[in-house]
Amino acid sequence: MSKKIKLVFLGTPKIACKALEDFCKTEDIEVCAVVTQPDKPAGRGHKMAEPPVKTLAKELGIEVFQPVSIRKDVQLLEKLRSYNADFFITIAFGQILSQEVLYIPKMGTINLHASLLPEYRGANPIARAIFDGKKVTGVTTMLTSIGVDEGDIVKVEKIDITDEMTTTDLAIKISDIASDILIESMKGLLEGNITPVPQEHDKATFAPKFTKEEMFIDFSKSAFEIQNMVRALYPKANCYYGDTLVKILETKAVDTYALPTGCDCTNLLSTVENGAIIAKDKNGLYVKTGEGILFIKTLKPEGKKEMSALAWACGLKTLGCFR
RNA sequence: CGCGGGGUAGAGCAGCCUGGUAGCUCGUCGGGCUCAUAACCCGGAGGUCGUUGGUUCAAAUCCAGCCCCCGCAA
Repeated sequence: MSKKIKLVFLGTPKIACKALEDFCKTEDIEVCAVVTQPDKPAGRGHKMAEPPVKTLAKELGIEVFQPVSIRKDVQLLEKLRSYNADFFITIAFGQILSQEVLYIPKMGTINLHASLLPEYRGANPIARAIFDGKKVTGVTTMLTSIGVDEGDIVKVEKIDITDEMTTTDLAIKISDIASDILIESMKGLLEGNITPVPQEHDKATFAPKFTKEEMFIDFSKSAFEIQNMVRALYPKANCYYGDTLVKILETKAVDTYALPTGCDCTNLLSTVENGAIIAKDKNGLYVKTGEGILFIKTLKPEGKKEMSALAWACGLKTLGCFR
């Protein structure tokens, strides 16, 4: 490859930053411009905040555009055409592109999606895969088409999900490999080594954002399911202890033999309700669930900082019950 | 001016409404029991109650300002 690949980068959140940074470090790639969402009031007190990608682009000295709607911004489209780019690259940009935009780059627009398409189309593929207890997920690059996440597949990379991984961990892992798979995809297309393959649309599944209800722990579920949920929602898995909202941060499904010695588990388990704290030791708390025991290592009560479950238990008069 | 929670010993909490001796659990230190212990018993150390000012004979507690931490919403 003698000629540089020219691309325009469209992305917004933190997960997209790593790829942008990597592109800029790559010799035969030229990032012509960055398109991201407008600044929005965010956080406590509604202070204006800029998208992470914008912050990074400014540091890297790349021109940034923040259209309210990229489809309707005629001036911007003109500007984007003038770059004569080979590719547009989108990673969690947050706006739907029109056919007019997709046609601008010579080789097309490539989107990176954090699942093995056609599984988990939509806004929340990473967390949904963990929530469902999947052992394997991945990233897919595709040629963007009008239907959301329906484009022809360019390249796929599998990623193993371990038992301890949270959504945050997995997102970091994905953003680490994002630029590699995107670069391989672009080169493959330019050199003609890769032919995009249509998705098997009848096998598609969807990954919607979590509803408020889904973020509350149901202790009648199995310890295993709850652990998946805590990892998927990390750090937002809620439950109540009395009237206090408590976020459960680190858990593990364990067997009865993991209980502290001296704990009469068979008797206890049959008498207490789901969510009851049946024991504690110097590592944390043990809670009864619909099936199995959930060990809780760290949590975060409303208004407080993250703390070990044991520290939190020090302030309790008696060991009660989550609900 | 988006809504709400919090700051009391090394950690986690109670006390505040209704002002009047700084309390609980854990840890820590010393001692005891024990074959032994993360178990049990006895004893000790450790706090200008976030900060500044006000009210009062008296403020952790009531009033006002400020600092810091956190969640929701977006």
